[in-house]
Amino acid sequence: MLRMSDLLERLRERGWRLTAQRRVVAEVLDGDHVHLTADEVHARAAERLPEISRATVYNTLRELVHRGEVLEVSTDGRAKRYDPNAHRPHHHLLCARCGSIRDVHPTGDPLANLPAAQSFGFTVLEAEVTYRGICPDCAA
Amino acid sequence: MLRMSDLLERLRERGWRLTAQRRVVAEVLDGDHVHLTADEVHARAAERLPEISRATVYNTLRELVHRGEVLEVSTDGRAKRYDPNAHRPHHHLLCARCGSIRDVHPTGDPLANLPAAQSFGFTVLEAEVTYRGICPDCAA
DNA sequence: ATAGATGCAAATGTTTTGCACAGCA
DNA sequence: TGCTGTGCAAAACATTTGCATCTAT
Repeated sequence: MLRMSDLLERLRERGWRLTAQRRVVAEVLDGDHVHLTADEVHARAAERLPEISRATVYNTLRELVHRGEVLEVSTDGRAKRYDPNAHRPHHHLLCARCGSIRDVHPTGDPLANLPAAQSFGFTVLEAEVTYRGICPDCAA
Repeated sequence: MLRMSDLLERLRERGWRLTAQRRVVAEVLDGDHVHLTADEVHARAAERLPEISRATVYNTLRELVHRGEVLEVSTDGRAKRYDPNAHRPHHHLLCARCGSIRDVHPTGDPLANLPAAQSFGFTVLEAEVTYRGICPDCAA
């Protein structure tokens, strides 16, 4: 059963101009626990569409992030990773050794832990928790 | 009353080779709510010691981070910022517009919110919360 | 037809590195 | 004096941008 990814379907509905390049980027990003760097996205996209350029991948990722369809995950100095699981809120578990990432769903709302008195006049919009540790592969 | 910064004092005790360059880097980083980029550290250090090189600043910062004396704070794509307040645990409030940072001390232990069942085999070492919002300056 | 996406290559910004020299312990 | 830090410049990455060309709508 051929099914267009949820991502593509949603984008098409919102009048996103669909091109071959954008299609493969969206396809490459489909799935759970997918956290690729821009360069990895480009490499995988190029397997199916050899002429796709890095610039287009970067542009497309930037736009997907802007539209709230993909999450940009900072990884302590390493290249950013892109997470298609943007529709359900979650946090990240980052391997301090190899940089690999897993999605996690902690209990409780971290925002609730910041007393207003500590906001320094900021309008606080969101809280993101990064758990750091050593992944099973690196521990072995 | 002339007082050597706590940072310098601690480093000297641990046999850190003290040079003019390292001294100004440590001095520039002294204080609360200090979150400078490597380049800002270099600029301020160069005011007092014009011949200091960027490489030395980067090397020094890297070593301070390694020794646990300075915290490296990721800032969503912008240049990393360095936080001398590493001896007391805290989290960060980041302005999504201008990238400025404040230290905050939320209530509760975020680590406690990650059930073991969600650790994916990781040995989880720490949890860091990044609050994102708009700072008073940017809101004005 | 046309607004907008693409590819290429060059520019940008950040951080690291190689190597000869200099300076702290 | 000897190890180690420093400066310089170049390299290494990650990402963005300008511009001519192409294409989905």
